[in-house]
Amino acid sequence: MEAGVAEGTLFTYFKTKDELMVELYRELRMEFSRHLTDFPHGESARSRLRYIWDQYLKLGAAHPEQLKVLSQLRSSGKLFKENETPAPAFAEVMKATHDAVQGNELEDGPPEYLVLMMRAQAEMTIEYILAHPENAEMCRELGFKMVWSALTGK
Amino acid sequence: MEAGVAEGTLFTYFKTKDELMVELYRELRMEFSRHLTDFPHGESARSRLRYIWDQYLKLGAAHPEQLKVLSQLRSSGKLFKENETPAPAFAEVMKATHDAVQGNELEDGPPEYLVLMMRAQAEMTIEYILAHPENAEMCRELGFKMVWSALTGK
Amino acid sequence: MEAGVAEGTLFTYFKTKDELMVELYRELRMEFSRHLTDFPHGESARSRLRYIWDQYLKLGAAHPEQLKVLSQLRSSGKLFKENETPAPAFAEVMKATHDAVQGNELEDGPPEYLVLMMRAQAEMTIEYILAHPENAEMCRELGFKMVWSALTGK
Amino acid sequence: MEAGVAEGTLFTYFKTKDELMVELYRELRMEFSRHLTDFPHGESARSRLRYIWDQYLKLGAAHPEQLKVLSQLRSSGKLFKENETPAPAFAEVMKATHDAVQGNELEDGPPEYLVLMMRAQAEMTIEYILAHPENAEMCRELGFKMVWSALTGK
DNA sequence: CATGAATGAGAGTTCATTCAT
DNA sequence: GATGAATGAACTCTCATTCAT
Repeated sequence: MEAGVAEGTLFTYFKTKDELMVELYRELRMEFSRHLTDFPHGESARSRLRYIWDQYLKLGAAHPEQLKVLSQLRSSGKLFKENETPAPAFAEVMKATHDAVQGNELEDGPPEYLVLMMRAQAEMTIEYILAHPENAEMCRELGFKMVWSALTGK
Repeated sequence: MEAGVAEGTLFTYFKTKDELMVELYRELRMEFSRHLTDFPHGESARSRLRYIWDQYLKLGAAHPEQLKVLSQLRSSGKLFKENETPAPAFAEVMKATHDAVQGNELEDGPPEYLVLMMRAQAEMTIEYILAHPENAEMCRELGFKMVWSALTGK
Repeated sequence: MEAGVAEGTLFTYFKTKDELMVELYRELRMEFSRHLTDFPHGESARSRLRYIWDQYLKLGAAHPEQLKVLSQLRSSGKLFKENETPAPAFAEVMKATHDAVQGNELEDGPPEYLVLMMRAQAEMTIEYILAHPENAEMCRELGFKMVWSALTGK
Repeated sequence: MEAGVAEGTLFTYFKTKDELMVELYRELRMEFSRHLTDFPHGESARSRLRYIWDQYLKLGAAHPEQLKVLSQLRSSGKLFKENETPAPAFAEVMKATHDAVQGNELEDGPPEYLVLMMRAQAEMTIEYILAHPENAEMCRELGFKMVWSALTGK
């Protein structure tokens, strides 16, 4: 694995590689939550989602490796307890998307589905930006517009 | 391995497992294109996208394993020549999304970005449906509405 | 492990190292049974036990390594199914000891206990002989006398 | 590790784990000798052997773990200096078996062989009793009878 | 050309041992 | 001394790849 610690050292802290990965996963989510310090709690749903969108993209662009780890972990079926401690960020996205869809037909859909939509969009955008840095600014904008339209139909 | 062929036989046709996977990837895309037989060429952008959306979801739900292979392949950096032979389907999505965004600000964005958006949305939806089959119908609908709104702002 | 086969080869045949060991154990027991070709079925209990004693000692002296494997396996708690296919030899020892104790107080004791006694004696003797080859002949004799006396009280 | 001391502390006292084990071995033997406080020095060989037999079985049944350590140590070839300081108990067994075989053919055999016989018998019996506690009393009796017969031919 | 037993590099894990505190 | 976190050699096991048949 990565350098820094000796082979055996990992197993002083984690009984298993999987356990380590799960812990890493938690760590990364916490890390993200820590980036929401200026979260505009009182503002409009749009502002709040936009804030999260920007932070997510910023963080993702800064640590693409870790993002990859996250998504690989998710699709490896080793994350049973993901729900365990819903990251603070998750709750905020939940709330903001919920507010955003008030009054339209998405209101009746599964709330998590909306959250997943936003995450899928964000991760795709990050990937795209990493591959085409020249379009970064534009995609950040257009991407969010798409998310917002998707939620509100406007 | 999976079926039919003996272990060593694969290496008669593919120098490497990776090479096999890339080929499989191509195969799967072709397979998808083959599902577009009734593609409504003359109809509206919405109809055409909807058709693709439905086919993609149907196929994805039918072969979740293969879909997983696809997305793992994509995120493993082993797909250099992906573009090499753009799948027919890809061209259709390209055209349809292009038509859909006519006249709004997305018109100026990178066309593939829009295609990726749709794919991300579709795959996320398939995954969600696999996990929550009871919401299948609803998500197929809402999902497409979100895609359409995302593209058109309506 | 020992040379001869490549690391991975073992696992083509045995799912687990433990499984390999168990199989080895069975093999060794079979091997022993194969050495009982001239077993004097019709003769006295003494003759039969003596035959087994001699064969056991001969085999043990010839393959001390394997004997060590056997006893280590036994004391490692990895031999659940030992009983599964009682080695032919075992049955013979059982029968012969049973005959030997006819009419004395050991008759009422657990039959396997007697078998274990003989085995313990034999293995100890083999070990001793390996360490003191000069006493081999003498210990083979005295050892069996002790076993026989132990069983019959004579 | 087991109790009390911290991992690294052991290596303050023992250069090596093996060294520690050897020391433990000595310790256990001493421990056994300490259990011979009421040893019936003046009595018959039979009484003396019986006393040792009973103490050995009692101790073994009480500390099966340690007994296992002992026998594993023995069969691991790490006990070079075993003889170094013959445990007091050893001397007593030696003397008693020697007395027991006076006048019969075992008299001419290697004395340690007789001691080993008794130990093998005792350890086998302990193991058997641990596996079949319901036969404990019976085996203690029969076992000793076998030992005594083995030595004396009566 | 197909086959599958054999291979060995590499990943995961254990544990005796070291060493800075 | 005593401590226990860190170490790395050694072990178990996996899997892509080779090659004699």
